[in-house]
Amino acid sequence: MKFDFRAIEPKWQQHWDRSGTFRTPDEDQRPRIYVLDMFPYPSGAGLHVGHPEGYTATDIVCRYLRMKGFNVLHPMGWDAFGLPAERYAMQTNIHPRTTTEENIATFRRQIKMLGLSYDWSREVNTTDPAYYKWTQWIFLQIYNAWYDPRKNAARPIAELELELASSGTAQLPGAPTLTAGDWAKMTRKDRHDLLAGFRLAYVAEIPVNWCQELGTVLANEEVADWTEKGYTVERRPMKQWMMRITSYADRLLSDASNLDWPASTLEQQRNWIGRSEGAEITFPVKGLAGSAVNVFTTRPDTLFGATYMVLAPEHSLVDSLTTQDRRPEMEPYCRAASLKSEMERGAGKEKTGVFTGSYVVNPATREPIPVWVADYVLSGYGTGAIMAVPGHDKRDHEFAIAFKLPVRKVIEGGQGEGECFSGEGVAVNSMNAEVTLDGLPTAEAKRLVIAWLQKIGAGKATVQFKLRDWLFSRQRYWGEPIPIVHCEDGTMETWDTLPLELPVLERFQPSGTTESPLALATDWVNIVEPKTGMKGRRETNTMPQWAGSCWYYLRYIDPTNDIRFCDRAKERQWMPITIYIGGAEHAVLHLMYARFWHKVLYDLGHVSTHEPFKKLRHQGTILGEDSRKMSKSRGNVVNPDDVVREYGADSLRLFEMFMGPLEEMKPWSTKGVEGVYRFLNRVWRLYIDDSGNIDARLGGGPASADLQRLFHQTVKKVGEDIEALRFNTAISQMMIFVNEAMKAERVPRDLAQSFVLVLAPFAPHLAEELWEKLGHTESLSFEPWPVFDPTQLTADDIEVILQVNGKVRSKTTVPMNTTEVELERIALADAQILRYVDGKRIVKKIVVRNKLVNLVVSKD
RNA sequence: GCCGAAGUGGCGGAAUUGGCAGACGCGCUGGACUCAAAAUCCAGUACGGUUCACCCCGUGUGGGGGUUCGACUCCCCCCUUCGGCACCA
Repeated sequence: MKFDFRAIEPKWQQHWDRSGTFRTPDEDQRPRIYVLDMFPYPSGAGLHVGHPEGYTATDIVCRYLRMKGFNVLHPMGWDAFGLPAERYAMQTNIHPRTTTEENIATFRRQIKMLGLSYDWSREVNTTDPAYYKWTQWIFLQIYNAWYDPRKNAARPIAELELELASSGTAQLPGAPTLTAGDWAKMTRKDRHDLLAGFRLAYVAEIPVNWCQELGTVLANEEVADWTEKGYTVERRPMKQWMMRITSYADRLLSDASNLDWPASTLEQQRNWIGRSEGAEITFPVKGLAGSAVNVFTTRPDTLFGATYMVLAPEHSLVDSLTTQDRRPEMEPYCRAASLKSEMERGAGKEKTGVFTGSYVVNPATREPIPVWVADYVLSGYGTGAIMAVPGHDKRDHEFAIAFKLPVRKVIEGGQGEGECFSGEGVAVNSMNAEVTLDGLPTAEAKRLVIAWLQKIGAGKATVQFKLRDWLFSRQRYWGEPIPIVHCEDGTMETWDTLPLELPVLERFQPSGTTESPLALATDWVNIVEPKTGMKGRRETNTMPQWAGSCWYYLRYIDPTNDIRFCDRAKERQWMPITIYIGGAEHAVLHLMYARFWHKVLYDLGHVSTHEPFKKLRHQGTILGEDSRKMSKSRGNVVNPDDVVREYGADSLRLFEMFMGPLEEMKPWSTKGVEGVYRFLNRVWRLYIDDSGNIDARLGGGPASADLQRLFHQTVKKVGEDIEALRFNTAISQMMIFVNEAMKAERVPRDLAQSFVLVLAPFAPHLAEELWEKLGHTESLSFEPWPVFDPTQLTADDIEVILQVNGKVRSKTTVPMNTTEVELERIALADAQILRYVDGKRIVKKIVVRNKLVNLVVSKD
């Protein structure tokens, strides 16, 4: 008789639902654990088999930890803003809210069908105004904050205003000079503009990545995702909201070293932040007193080899340094470069550029060097200008060859030195009247030249980051409105009555301009700003999809609070997240943005931890049966609904965990699902006989010593494997146990019962059903996890291998802890061993207790 | 090009500290049950050799070298695959 999963699974899902089995109490004495899944974007396609992989893994951990006596927080929700629903609305005119609600209903049904132990009373939805009220509130916290480099933390902007009123910028490193008197005299507009330069959320006119097909701008991090799908992205200057994530570059980098995250993910974040140490060096413009160009270099030790300079086409000095005769060539070059995306600029292998006609003076050699403009220099990095050292930089070398510029060798490299050596070495040809680097290794030469530059006021050591500020606005309808009003005097005011809800639109076509469709809701857009009484226009850009997922893990802690985004005491009790599981595709985007918001909230005193996600793991991609990526066009997509209908949720769960290590990429196998389905049926038949009663073998009498021992080994291994997320080997161990138990004449009832508990985290429906059949009336969810007896893990007798010259020649069974002397005696008496030892000289004897004897004999 | 991860039977994969390579599952082969099939159960299954009946022997964890009584495991060199970054000065 087979187990009737079609009846059993819905029965227990309803039971858990109705009894609130997995409701997480906030007031509770048990130790707390917070286990989080990355919440899904509820797409129209429904659940994918990749989703249950991570969700089952966390579910097993949660069910296990509940049985180990923990109070487990395990919630689920919906990251439901996003472009697909809006694009669908453009085609059909069906409101994105309608499609979103439908998709959520499908996802919820599919997830519930898997028997996952979520506390559904904590479900969140980023598109719910009661949720995005707090996303907007956090936006305003960020807007109303600035980064104080002295404290290395964000502070309320009001504190900056107080400081400016009392002492100006006297104590503010890096700020423009301003006295308290100046501040007092400033107009509302001037103060507003000055503060904007400090705020962590600000509007800037910068070249952004505009996608005409999508009708929106994209963050640098997002561009690759869309261009891969065939969309084109162009560079255009536009006014956009930015978040000053660069202020946190150092902390995002250094705090990462304490995270228990996959090495590749940490590496990607480090690369994205891209910290490099170097120097900023000032080159005076020849014949133009008081004018100078700053460059950033990581190799100040090669300064004597800088034979020309290159400015990015967008550099502010291009115009003034270009001589009259060079203009006809320069202007079209810069215009063309500004339209290209960074990707396109990189695509052209040939170096291009235009000479400005001007020269700057190399502070080390005192020689004038020509200033060029070339698009291989990026405006957004460093100072947007470089000193070119063609002898020791590949790119500069290519450029120098193309334009016949002089190359000078200033580093003596080791072996393999070509015409352009970019490694470290010893400085040569690097001396002037005041300083000499000759003979110094790179690290020392750097230190010395920086010290010298500092002394003469021509440079200083600096640190640069690749990380750029986060482009935060999107020209979309289906996103959180940014709660800002633009007043008629050109200032901005925050809109504090939250939530600021999206207006109802009749049509969802793009506005036709570069504004979002919200611009068409004129009644909503044009208002009187209440604090100033001025005419105002609402911000029509909305937030990017990442906004809602930056803090959802905090909302689960206190999902219905309408006074605060999350109660302080509850936050302290539950954070940080013990383990977070989700896709590796979020390595830089979501995981970097969430860390950033979390740190701002920490600085402003709203949360208690530096980092939200202590431990992170990714589930590996599940490939199609043909070992290729699943896709509709390949026709190899597996639908979880079909698998559950055919084999049940327990089989799907078990198979996804049995396929291989959680983090690896692995192919689907229908035969493999059948395999675990067979296993579950074996379990059923172990307990239940053909007439549906408890099998007679569960009656009285003790288990054999072997089965007893195997049981204790199984409890130990399964528990350890769950804690280490090695679900595949845990399942393998349970299979071994069931195989043996099926052969046994007697399986004592208490042992059989305990095994049900061991199986329960993996196949909870089957386990609950068996538990009930065994006479229990309560769910097994909070039964204590079985305890193994360490003394029962090993047999009294143990097999020891006997080797000659490291090769296994025989085996023997001896009592545990047989002495080395005795083992050696047994080995030398073994008939097989004697065949190899006979007539030869034993050179060495290695005896390891409970393991082996190895006799090393001479050749002859 | 740079960085990261990984290479084990026909397939997915297993192997605490260096100590029986291939657990467990899939597939395959043979058998039992059956009129037959499905389901289930039993036996076998790394490759090669041998007087394939029993034993036994050799080879084998991407390739080459090294350390060691002993290496999938540690060290050096190389190759391949996957992922990320890619004019970041």
